[in-house]
Amino acid sequence: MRIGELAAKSGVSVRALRYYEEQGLLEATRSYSGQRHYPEPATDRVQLIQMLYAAGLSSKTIAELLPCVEARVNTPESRARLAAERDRIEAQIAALTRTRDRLDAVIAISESPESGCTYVPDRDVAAEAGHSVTS
Amino acid sequence: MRIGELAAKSGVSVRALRYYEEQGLLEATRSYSGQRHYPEPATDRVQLIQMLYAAGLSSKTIAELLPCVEARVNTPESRARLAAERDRIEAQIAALTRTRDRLDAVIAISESPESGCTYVPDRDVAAEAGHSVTS
DNA sequence: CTAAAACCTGACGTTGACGTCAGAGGCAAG
DNA sequence: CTTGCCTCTGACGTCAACGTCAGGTTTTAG
Repeated sequence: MRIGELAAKSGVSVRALRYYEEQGLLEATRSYSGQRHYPEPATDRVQLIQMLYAAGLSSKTIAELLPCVEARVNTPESRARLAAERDRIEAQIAALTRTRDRLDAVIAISESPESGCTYVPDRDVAAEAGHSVTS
Repeated sequence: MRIGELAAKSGVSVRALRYYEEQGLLEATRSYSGQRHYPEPATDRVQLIQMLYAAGLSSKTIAELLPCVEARVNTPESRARLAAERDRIEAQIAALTRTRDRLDAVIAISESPESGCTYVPDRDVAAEAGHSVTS
């Protein structure tokens, strides 16, 4: 599989795949002319990389974790690294949950203005926002 | 309260506070000589701003949401905006939860080398990733 | 009164994960 | 053979949320 196909399959850009290689996250065999070739499982690997990026990990951290996840490297250090990142993610989940709850509370108040809404906007505000932004 | 004190109380830098003002997230009265002065509640507001930044919202989005949260602006558009961001955060929580579970699975395997340390198919991990997502 | 500390306004620097463009080569089809 | 798409390697551009420095004013402590 060449880079364009992998990009299409895994849903990332060609540029991103080259970047991953540059960061040591993804390897490819090269044809004689220098073109990259990937095996099928590369699709999964790229999606895992995206998953970790989405969790806020840096390239460097991902590069350290990938061997533990894919190649099953198992040392005290790798286990500590995994646990540390797990905890970081858990803390992030907790923070996001608090933020979500806060927004939920605001939404609840918005939807039942009778119960404790201290300030109701006048017509001008609502009238001025005539066009929809529904996305 | 001047900017230095607010920075100390809310745990962000002076530069960040000026940046928030520039982005329309935080207002301050000015003394004759031009120095910023903040009321006490500004501390809470700054922490709310930080909370939303941590949830991955941009300055622009925060600027749109803050009136809804603090001033209780309540229009169909503001409610939709709030709900949309709430959903975004919820989706992010779900993604992070999946990532955490994946790491947990890897950690579990690492810690019990007896049960197939050298190679465990991804199937096990994938099958286990279908847990609840705190909705 | 003076010196230090805090504050002001620009304005350039930083970082990470790419986007984008330039110029050159590679590959199956007509 | 040539057309057209894919790929290659640099290398500069981007964007956001600040960091940091410069040069000048204001406030505070002694």
